[in-house]
Amino acid sequence: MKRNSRLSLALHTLGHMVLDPDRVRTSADIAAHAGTNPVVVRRVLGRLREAGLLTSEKGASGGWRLACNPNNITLADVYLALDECIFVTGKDEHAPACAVEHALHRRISRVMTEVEQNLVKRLSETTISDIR
Amino acid sequence: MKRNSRLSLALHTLGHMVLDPDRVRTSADIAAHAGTNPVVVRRVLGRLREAGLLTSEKGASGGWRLACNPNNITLADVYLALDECIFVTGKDEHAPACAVEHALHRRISRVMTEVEQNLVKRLSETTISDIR
DNA sequence: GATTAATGCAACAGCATTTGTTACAATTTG
DNA sequence: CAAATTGTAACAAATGCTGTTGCATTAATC
Repeated sequence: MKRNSRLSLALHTLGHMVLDPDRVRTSADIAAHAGTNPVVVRRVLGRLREAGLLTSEKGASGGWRLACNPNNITLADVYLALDECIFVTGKDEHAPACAVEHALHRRISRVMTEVEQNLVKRLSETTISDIR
Repeated sequence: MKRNSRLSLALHTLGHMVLDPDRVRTSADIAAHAGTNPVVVRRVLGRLREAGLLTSEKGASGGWRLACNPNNITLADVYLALDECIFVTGKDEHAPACAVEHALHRRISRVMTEVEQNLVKRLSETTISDIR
């Protein structure tokens, strides 16, 4: 796999859950279907649980389930739950002393913010029930 | 530095060139100002030369110069010259056998393509002369 | 209660990508 | 010829993501 496989894994799993909502799935089942490792599945789906999109149950006959109506879960919810930063965050900014650098940063930040908002808006127009 | 520093380095350098277009700059000068290595500068600016935005001259008193009117160089030109793929390209697609995966890929690809186009459109609204 | 099956989590290995560095050939000026 | 500069290849270092192992915890079942 490569970058952004978290979003793919998350949406792929949710897509299947929509088709058969009553079935409880173990990390091992999901991992086998997605061609990855159960721990990776727990890592990714754990984010979705924190965001209230999934629930998990420990112990025998435990596993993963949708936490709410799939019509209320949009692709944007999943994207935001994963905290993906497709764009440069600029977390390592060192207070640019150079005026050009400063002006540049303002311009680019504004564009990136707008484009990110556009992305989220587009993603929010599709629910996971629409994936079929 | 970190990821996407190529775009920053490129725009930062172009921004300074606009302010003093007659000055020829060596990779060493540029690298010292940007806090990086001359070879890195050549790597990045080389892309801009291939795209026709800069020229370089070898030998003593050689260096880098703008290749055209800065009013004609937009941020989108620079972004595209660097071949940055902010979005998932999906080059490693393995012909998804799973129907859910397939439907998902179509949806996401469409959104990503639209958002990428939006990004380029926004970037094309600013020239490097506007950075000040 | 013991066993079994599952999540949660930490730690680390492996791999890919990006950046930084060194070295050297080729080119241009003086 | 000497000095300065780009071009490029090769490699080291750092970073981030994925995969893996191990183990504690929890819940169902016998």
